[in-house]
Amino acid sequence: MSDLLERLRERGWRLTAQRRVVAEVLDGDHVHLTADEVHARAIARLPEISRATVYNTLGEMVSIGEVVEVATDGRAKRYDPNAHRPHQHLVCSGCGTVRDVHPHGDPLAALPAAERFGFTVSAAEVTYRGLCPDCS
Amino acid sequence: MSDLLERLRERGWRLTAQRRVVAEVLDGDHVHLTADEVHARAIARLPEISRATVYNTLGEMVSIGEVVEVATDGRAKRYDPNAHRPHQHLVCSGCGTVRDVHPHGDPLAALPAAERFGFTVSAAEVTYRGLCPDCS
DNA sequence: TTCTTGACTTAGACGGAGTCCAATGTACGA
DNA sequence: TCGTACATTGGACTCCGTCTAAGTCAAGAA
Ligand SMILES: [Mn+2]
Ligand SMILES: [Mn+2]
Ligand SMILES: [Zn+2]
Ligand SMILES: [Zn+2]
Repeated sequence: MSDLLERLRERGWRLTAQRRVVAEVLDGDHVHLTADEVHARAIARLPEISRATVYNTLGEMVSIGEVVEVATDGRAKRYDPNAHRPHQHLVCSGCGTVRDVHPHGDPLAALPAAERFGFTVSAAEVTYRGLCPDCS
Repeated sequence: MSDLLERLRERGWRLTAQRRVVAEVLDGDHVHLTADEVHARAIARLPEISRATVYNTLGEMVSIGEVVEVATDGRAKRYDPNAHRPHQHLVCSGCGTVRDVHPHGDPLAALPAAERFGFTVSAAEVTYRGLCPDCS
C-alpha cells in the first residue's frame, strides 16, 4: 500500500497521518468496506480522524483510480482497493459477503450492436448473487 | 396494467384509488422511475396521495414480482414494470437514461466453478455503461 | 342498502448515508 | 524556521427511505 502513498505524493498530495491510515486500513484481498467501516478501523489507529476526512480521502483515491466504488445493495457504497485487475463481484444474499471474481470473456461482447440503441458502450459491471457456504 | 390490479385483487388486496394510480403511472416500456418521480406523476392524477403510500405500493408490487427494483447509481432506486421478461440495463453516464437490453447467452455461464468459492450462485445482474446518442 | 371492521392512507418524525462549510491545523517549499 | 496553501474537523444539512399513530374507507355481511 505504500505504492499508493507514493503515487499520491507524485500527484502533489500531502502525506498526512489521516491519508496514511486510510490507505493502511484498506489494504488486503477481497476488501470491500463501507466508508463508516473504514472510519471505525481508522479510529483504532488515529482516534481523532473525522468522518469527513475518510470520505474525502476515499473520494480522492477513487478519482485517481486506486480504489473502486462498489454498490452491491441499496445500502452504503463499498470501497475496493483491488483497482488494478478488472473483476466482478459475487455477493451473498444472506450475509452480504463480497468476493472478487473473474468471469471469462468480455462481458461487453454479449451485448449485440442492435441492443445498443446508438450508445457508445464502454463498460459492464456484473453482480453475481447467491448464498455463501455458511449461509446455505 | 389492469392485469396487475387483477393480480393484486386475487391476492386479497384492496383496490384503492392510490394503488390504481401507481400502477397506471408505472406503465410503459423502458420505464425506470424513482419513487419520487412516481409520486410526482401520481399527484398529477390524485393530488392527495402520500409519499408513504407510493413507497408502500411499490414495495408490494416488488414483493409479488410485478415490478423490479433497479439500482443504477448511488442515488435513489428505480422501479421497473418490465418484470416478466428478464433483461439487463444500459445506463448513460451523461444523463442517467436507462434502457432495457437483452444480451445473448446466460451471464451466469461466464463464471467458472473455480470462481464460485462454494457459493450457490443464482443470478447475475449486468449494468452496461456508456454515452447515449444525445450525450456523446 | 347500510353497517362494521380490519386493511389502507396520511403527515410528519425519524434514521442512515453522504455532502458542505467555516474555523482551525499542518506539511512542506523557501 | 516560517508562511501559506492545502488538509482536517465537527456539525449542520440534504436526500432517500422507513416508521408510527391517527384517521379513512373497501368490501363482505346482513
Ligand atoms: Mn472487488
Ligand atoms: Mn428495465
Ligand atoms: Zn453468506
Ligand atoms: Zn445521455
